[in-house]
Amino acid sequence: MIERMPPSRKDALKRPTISDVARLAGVGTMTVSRAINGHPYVSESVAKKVQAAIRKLNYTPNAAAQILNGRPSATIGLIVPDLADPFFAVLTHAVQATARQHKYQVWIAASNSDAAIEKLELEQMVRRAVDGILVVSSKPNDTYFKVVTSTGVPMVAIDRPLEGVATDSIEVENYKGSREAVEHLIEHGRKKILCVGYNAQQSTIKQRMLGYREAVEAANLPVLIEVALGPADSLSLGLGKSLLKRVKPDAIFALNNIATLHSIEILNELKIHVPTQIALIGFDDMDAWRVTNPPITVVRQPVQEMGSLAVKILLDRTLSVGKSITRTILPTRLIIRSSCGCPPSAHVHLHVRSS
Amino acid sequence: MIERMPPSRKDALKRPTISDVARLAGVGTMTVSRAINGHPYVSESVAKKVQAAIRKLNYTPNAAAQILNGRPSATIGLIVPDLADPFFAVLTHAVQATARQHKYQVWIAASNSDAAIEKLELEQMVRRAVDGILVVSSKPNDTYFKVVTSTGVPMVAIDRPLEGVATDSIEVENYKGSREAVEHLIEHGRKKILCVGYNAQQSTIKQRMLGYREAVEAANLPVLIEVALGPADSLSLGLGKSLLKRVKPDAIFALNNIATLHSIEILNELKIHVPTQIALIGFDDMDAWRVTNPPITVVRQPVQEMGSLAVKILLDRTLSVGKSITRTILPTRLIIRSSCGCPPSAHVHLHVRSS
DNA sequence: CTGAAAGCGCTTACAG
DNA sequence: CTGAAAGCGCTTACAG
Repeated sequence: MIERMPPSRKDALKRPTISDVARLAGVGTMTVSRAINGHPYVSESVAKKVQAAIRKLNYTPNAAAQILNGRPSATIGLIVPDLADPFFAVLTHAVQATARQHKYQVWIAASNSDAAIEKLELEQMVRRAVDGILVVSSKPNDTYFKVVTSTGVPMVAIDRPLEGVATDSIEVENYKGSREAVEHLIEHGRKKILCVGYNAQQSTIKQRMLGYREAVEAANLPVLIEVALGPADSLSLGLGKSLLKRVKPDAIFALNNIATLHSIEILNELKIHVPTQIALIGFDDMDAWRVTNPPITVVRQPVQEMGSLAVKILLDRTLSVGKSITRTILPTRLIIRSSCGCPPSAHVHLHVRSS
Repeated sequence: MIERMPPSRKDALKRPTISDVARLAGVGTMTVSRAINGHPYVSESVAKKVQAAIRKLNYTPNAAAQILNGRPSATIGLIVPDLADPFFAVLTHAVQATARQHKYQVWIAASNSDAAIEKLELEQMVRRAVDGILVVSSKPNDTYFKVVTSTGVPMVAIDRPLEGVATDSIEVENYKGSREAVEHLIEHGRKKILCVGYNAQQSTIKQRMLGYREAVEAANLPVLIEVALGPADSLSLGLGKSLLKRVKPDAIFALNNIATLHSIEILNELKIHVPTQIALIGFDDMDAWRVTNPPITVVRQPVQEMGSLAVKILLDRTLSVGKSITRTILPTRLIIRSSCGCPPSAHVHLHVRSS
């Protein structure tokens, strides 16, 4: 027995369309459309027949067709440099949670800190008609952002403001947070504080470096900076050398999680004790910093709040294009654990989240 | 001066269409379409005019319209339970990297281990016409997967096979990896090995528990399991009690990263020394386990390979629907550090990735 | 090599 | 309350 395909079909499997539903329910496609979209003016009996047909066919509207008709997609895009960094992972989580409360989906994309990929993701999101884009940009001065704004898709810049385009942005007090951290080390009597990190050209890192520099200079201490221009991986060895041979610091200020991780790694390897021989404070917090020995004192960013606020600002913008651009700067918080030299006991608590 | 809007337009801003390009280039829309898609039979002079118009207008094709015409979207979906878990973060990274090599985009979504969200994400992806879906399912027996397969969108199950639908899957030797880990603890002379974790109902966790159980039973040691049914958060305290009051174990086998984290937290708080008083091995690796004191011995999954292979299998499936279903089971590896009782010195290396 | 016609699946006015 | 017509932006045959 030979199976015969309808000639116009290319695939055996196909999603049911609104016409299929209409036919099965014995009504016109318009009625189905109205029933789906909760339009009034549909008699109850008809609505029920339509619902039954929809369920029977497992019908879901074709998003492409809806979008082509100008309907919002109820989707926002989120572009982050690196999902493996806990900061962005938590940010993403918060964005998603907040978006869901507003019945929006989030299309997440990672750029790997690569401007070309970032541009591609942006382009895809525009082509796919997301209603707005949240972006932690790896290249805030990319001209492509202008193209995006010209299409009318609203953007909100998180962590790093965009240059050359007027968009809402959410930042953190990178300068102040760093300055406080370094001052804390100074209060502990540290005299040779080394600042280490990566991606020196990035705006947040620049601000953190500045915070370090001004704190140290204000105390008449030497400025000791070892920050790689590019992304992580290569500093480890260089840092090891700096520590031992050149600088012999009595404290380290690490500019982000990876820098903190690498610092601890080297210190362990060289059997340098923290905090007695070298104190350590890192920018950015993560779970594991609670369980290292000693636990790491950090500058914590209000990640959840950043993500959640970003969504709200973006959705607001979606509704009212005309409103003036906002710039939000959130405070950081110094979380004292014991790598800075503070006594450990006071800070060991068992936190059980109750949500 | 009153600005007049073209009456048919709803928004001031709008993306240029293929007609705009055609008009500007002085050709028909078909010619533009052909030029864009690299079709032959377009005279070079015309092609150039079209390209110029495209660039001038910053034209990009409307994805919705293309999809409606049945063109593949060059996008695959990826659904994971939780992006904040390093395992999934790295998996996601690998998926993306491999997809990019094949010119595919990845639409990432997190389900928060919530079946309802997972279903919603699946539905969205189908509605949005992704070419295939990679899923780490939080509810592998969800009937909705049948709906997805009925639409013809191929799926590949990662980490946890789907029940009731025939899809390719990639798993890991959870049983064997766990059994080896526990046997390693036994070789160290440990007699009271406690197995802790969360999500007891999940297939991978079940297999890991089984590996633990059979290793312990084979050695005539007591079976000591403290595994919560639901997700993390609540066990910490319970575990603390178990340790001290009830069980007094001399080793812990933690079933995943969170369980390992919580274990260390409790042990630190109770000032129980690892590995002398209690040895510890965790399932799943992450960067921070290298820098804790002591560094944590773990069962490592080949995360990169899982992600990369999953993409290849999925894209393969995209091309040839008929091929028979594959099931791939990848080996784990016991990474010896020192929390298990092994001497530390031999394993301290400085790894500098050269990529 | 190039274009007018028809249609992808839906929805927005427009008529009943 | 309901449906036939026209169109969203593109592409697949069909004619030149």
